[in-house]
Amino acid sequence: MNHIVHLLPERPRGPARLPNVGAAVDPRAAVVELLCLMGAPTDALQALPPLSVSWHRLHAGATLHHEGAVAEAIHFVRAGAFKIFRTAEDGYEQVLGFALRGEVLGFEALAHGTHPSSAVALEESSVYSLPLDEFDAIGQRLPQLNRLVHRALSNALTRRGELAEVMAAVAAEVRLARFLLQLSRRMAECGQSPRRFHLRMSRRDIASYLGVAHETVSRSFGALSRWGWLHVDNREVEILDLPGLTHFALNTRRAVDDWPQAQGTQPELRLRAS
Amino acid sequence: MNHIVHLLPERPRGPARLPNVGAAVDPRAAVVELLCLMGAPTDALQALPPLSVSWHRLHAGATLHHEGAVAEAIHFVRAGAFKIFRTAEDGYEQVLGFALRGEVLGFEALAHGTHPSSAVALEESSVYSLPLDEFDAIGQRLPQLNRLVHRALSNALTRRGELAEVMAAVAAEVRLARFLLQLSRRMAECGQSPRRFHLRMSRRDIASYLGVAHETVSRSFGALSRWGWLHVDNREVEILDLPGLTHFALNTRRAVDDWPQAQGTQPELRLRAS
DNA sequence: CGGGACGTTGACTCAAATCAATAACCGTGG
DNA sequence: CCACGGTTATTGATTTGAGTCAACGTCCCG
Repeated sequence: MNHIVHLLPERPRGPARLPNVGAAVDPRAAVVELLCLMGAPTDALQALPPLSVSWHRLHAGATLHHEGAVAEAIHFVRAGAFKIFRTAEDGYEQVLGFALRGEVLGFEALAHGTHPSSAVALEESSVYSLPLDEFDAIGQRLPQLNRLVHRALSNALTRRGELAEVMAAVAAEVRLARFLLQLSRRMAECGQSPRRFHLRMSRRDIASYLGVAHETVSRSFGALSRWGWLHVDNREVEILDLPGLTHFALNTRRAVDDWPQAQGTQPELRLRAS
Repeated sequence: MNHIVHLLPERPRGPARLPNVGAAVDPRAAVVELLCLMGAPTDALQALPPLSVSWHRLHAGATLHHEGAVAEAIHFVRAGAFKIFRTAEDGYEQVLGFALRGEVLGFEALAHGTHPSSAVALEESSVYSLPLDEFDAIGQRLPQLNRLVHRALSNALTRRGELAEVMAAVAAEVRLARFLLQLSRRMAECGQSPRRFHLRMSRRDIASYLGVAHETVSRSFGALSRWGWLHVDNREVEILDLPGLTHFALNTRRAVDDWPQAQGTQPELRLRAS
């Protein structure tokens, strides 16, 4: 019933004012920006590569690529946020991760030629797109850029592993804590505040990512704030005690062994405290 | 008793005579073999690239790279099997995946220069190693090889996502089923039988990968075989009803809604039957 | 032959899934 | 502007599957 949401704001969208797809208005500017985005050293910006970088704008809910679609380009997030997910045969939507500024999208498709996952924008977003053939040619033409791409991919791989890090925890509150810390870290990398940020995804998306029921996400948010680690107002999150939350997030197993001490901060309420 | 069977038919074997680390005995042969391993088209084998490919042998339990170690090379599994895992601060060992023949190892290190995870051999194994500087130079020298590398990486990314596929299921039996199906598929890709295979990893490793207690893995094996989907003897697995198991594995949620029908095959025992 | 890792099985407890109902939120249109 | 439907978020009551503890059988290596 709610899946439909994702289907509605399809591609064509933009009623014609702003171009959703720009064929590199100023090619040089786009290339420079893309290189900066990928963390290129300043000296690499001297020799501007002859790349045909284009960019796309996507409204909240718009799909960058569908699961199963043939791959045509690799994307780099320039602004906004995306969720990456797979839809199982039974309709269950498994969120694999969230992509923020500077991250790669659509790379997985290289292996089989089609996208194994979908990517939709969670808010007004834009991406740089590199056509696949361009991408293949990069290596020979620009060794440095190739290295940058590899770094981005390496990052993508690591980030996919973060999902495991989250799921490894047994307690739902710990899962949520780890997720928030991951977000916090990445927000910091984007130059944003690691303490205070806005969640761009719904509770359902978070729940899917964490591997728990969405009600449990709500309860866990409640628990974490009751614990005193953070403050939540709808999608607005403020981490009050970063070290404390970090320490709490270490508890992989249900163990209550070593964190009664941490709980000293908020002694009254414990796990399932009435 | 039967594990040995699979360990025996190893390549050269030789306990201490053969070097564990060979600096490319016959460089050309090694390069050719590596390219084949990566699925290079035959015509690509004509122009043999000037790569210094070395190979390593590892005994069961030997570590290919430790978590936190500085990265020196990228590896490709030539024979055997590896488990990739991270050790949390609290000592909990989270298995991120298993690498089989033809897969990349150690690539994640590119981003930060150090390995974010460990890799240890689960049996007598060997890998091809590409020093990092060699690897960087690949792009310019061999566009085709570069493409192969990208495909391997794309695969690695997809495979890391399979962990999520497994964890997405709520019922432990379904998780195990999905894991076994993943293995089955990959065995087939390696040219092995998808119906009958030998688990190279311990129940603990499986448990960690599935995100459940190791006792639960035992129980789930019991359940699946009682259901009639497969037959288990220690680490020997035979899938009796592949389509049935596949259908069973679809049940992401605890839902009993639609698979009473499937249960018709083995009506006596159901979830918590008896 | 004995010690230690591995694997299985049972009993008990509890955290999370599930079902259900209510409350805040948002864009839409009257 | 506010009233409306749909979606999203919270909270409660109930049930149960899986974690945990523990004991036992098995296999493997020295």
